[in-house]
Amino acid sequence: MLKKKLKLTLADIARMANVSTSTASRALNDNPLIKASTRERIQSLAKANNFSLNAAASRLRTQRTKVIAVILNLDQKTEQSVNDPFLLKVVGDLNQALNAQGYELLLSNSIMAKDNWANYFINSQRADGLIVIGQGKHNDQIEDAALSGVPIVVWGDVNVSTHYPVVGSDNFLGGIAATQHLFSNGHRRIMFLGDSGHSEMRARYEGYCKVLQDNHLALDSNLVLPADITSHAAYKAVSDHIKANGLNFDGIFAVSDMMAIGALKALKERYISIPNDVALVGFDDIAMAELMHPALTTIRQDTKRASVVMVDKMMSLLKGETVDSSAIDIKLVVRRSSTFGAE
Amino acid sequence: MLKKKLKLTLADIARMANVSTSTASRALNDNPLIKASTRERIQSLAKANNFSLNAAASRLRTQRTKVIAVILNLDQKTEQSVNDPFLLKVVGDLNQALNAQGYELLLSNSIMAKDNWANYFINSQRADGLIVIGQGKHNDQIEDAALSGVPIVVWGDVNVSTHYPVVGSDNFLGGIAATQHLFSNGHRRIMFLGDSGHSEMRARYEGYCKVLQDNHLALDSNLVLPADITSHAAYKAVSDHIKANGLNFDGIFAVSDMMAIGALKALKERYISIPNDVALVGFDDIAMAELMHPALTTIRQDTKRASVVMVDKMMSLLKGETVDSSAIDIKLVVRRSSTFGAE
DNA sequence: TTATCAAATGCAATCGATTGCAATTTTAAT
DNA sequence: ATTAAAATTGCAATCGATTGCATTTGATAA
Repeated sequence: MLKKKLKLTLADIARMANVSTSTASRALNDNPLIKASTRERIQSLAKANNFSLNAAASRLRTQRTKVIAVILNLDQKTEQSVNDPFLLKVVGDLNQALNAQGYELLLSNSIMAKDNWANYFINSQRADGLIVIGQGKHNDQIEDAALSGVPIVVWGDVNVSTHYPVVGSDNFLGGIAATQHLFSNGHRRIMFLGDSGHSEMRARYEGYCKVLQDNHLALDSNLVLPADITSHAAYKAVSDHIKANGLNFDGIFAVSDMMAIGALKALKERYISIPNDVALVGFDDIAMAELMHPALTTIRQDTKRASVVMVDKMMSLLKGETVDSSAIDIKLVVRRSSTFGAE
Repeated sequence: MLKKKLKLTLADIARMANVSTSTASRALNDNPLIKASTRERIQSLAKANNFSLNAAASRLRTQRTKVIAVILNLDQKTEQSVNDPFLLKVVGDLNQALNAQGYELLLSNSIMAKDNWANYFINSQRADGLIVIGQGKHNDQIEDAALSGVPIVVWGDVNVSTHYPVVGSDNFLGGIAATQHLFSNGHRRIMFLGDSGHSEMRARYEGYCKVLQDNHLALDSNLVLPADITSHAAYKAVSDHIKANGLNFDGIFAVSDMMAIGALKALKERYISIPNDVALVGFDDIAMAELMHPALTTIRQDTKRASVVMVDKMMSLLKGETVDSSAIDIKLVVRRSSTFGAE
């Protein structure tokens, strides 16, 4: 176990290179004020000595951290856990997008970062901006932060009128696409599975209603099943429904793949054939979707693209520019859970 | 949009409270040197004014960041993507465990943090320690960091002789449990599906071999299928195997649930009944496992517990204590993919 | 009242890098 | 050779909190 007691500082490097700390600092930051040859000399000296600028000092001086905090805004009650694969996928994609811009990702969740986000993350100089995943049902915290002038971008429902830019899929269109697909394939008793209290889900619900209406189908409230965004809740809701009503539907539009998977299980347990007896469409297109049997038809959310867009918006905000919301296109991915024939 | 131009500093708060900055500082850090009443007065003053200590300054002065960097050590080639649900689950659990100790989690991956970890994260005062998820195949970077005296804890194979503490499941026992379970249920032609070049997987493989040997079964190399740790690779490997050899096996031990799911799909497509024709056991117990149809028998890795252990070890390392590796118990979770009868 | 000790608070140096401005060197032009 | 202009480099103040040590205040006892 080697132990270097001495921690090198910029001053040390400067001394070794026979220049002032100003020059050394500029050289390491690739400042063109410094002659190219000197710059290179100092940089390689730094590399050779395994030196790297002290971020704390630099942040203190420059008042910028080059860090973005990503907050998983979980509904504490709902227990849409920290382990929800869709959310974590977004985190992974954001990490890539941020790194590409030279920023780092500080991970947090609303359960930990209790109170005042602006305060905790920004005033304290822990991060330069916030990206919040999920508006949840109570977006007061987000509002507060935004109102206090913090650079903040949110993943959620684009149509929620707000003081901050939101990036999200076009959920209304998604709802339409999913429902229309089921309708086009001849299904007339289509169940909506999800919590329409949650704003993104509500938009999907509205898409669902729109299609029914456009096709002169009555909205049967018996076929609207509220359930939390977890497979387990979905499983239970569908099971209970069948127990109580029998199989009075021939299609399901679930507002997330996890929920669709829960529904799938409930159906299979009863030997209900998919898609023959009931066709199933999910939302998200998580990795798992195509691996289900039958593979899950779903509405793909392009999280990679969304992440890049969110980060771009954040960069603009940091430059002081004004930024508004934007919706990311969704795409119907047809697989076996809703169609016979083609794989 | 309110904009507070003035950023409060500790000095401001001190002034408002009619005390020195020393006192203010101590008060906000709950230092018992300061009279309880004064402490409270200052604390509520801070809260009322929405003040929070500047982390950059504090870190610079104290030389501690209260941040741990978590590095997803991905095999670039294998493309076990940033989106692997198991890895991300660990990240989520680590986040909780760290927060519980008052630490924050800086997320990184080996693709971004290219070179010198010690340098980039520690010397630069970006974090106090590193937690690395996955040893991958090339653990030189980890070795280097450990040798240079960085507090580092790794999730991986406990038996890899190293200079750093490793926390991991008991993979050998896991391999035994999985294989033995299949054997006990009457299966004699058991396939091993996974990459035994990867050290954790190798331990599982050794458990597999042990059971075969103990039961006087010959090891048939035709039934050892190397494949990367992705569902897709597993799907392909199993499909190809069947194409080439027909159904010459009656059980599969897959080294990860994702791979098991890939295998499942390959089998179902050929209308091979599970568990009647082929019994299937996975590894990890990701959320999805029990939602598969049939639900997946698997070896559960207790990531929650593992995360707590890793964080504990990290805390010890930060105190300068010596720490060694430890294995986390695994548990066989029996579900329908390997048994008839009970659910 | 005074001495003694403990409790509470303040002084001032310090952590390490950045940057406006001043100083110096180099280059180009006459 | 002289000088103006351009290119490099250095000086020193600054970011905001922490902490060893000194000092003041308060309490207790003689």
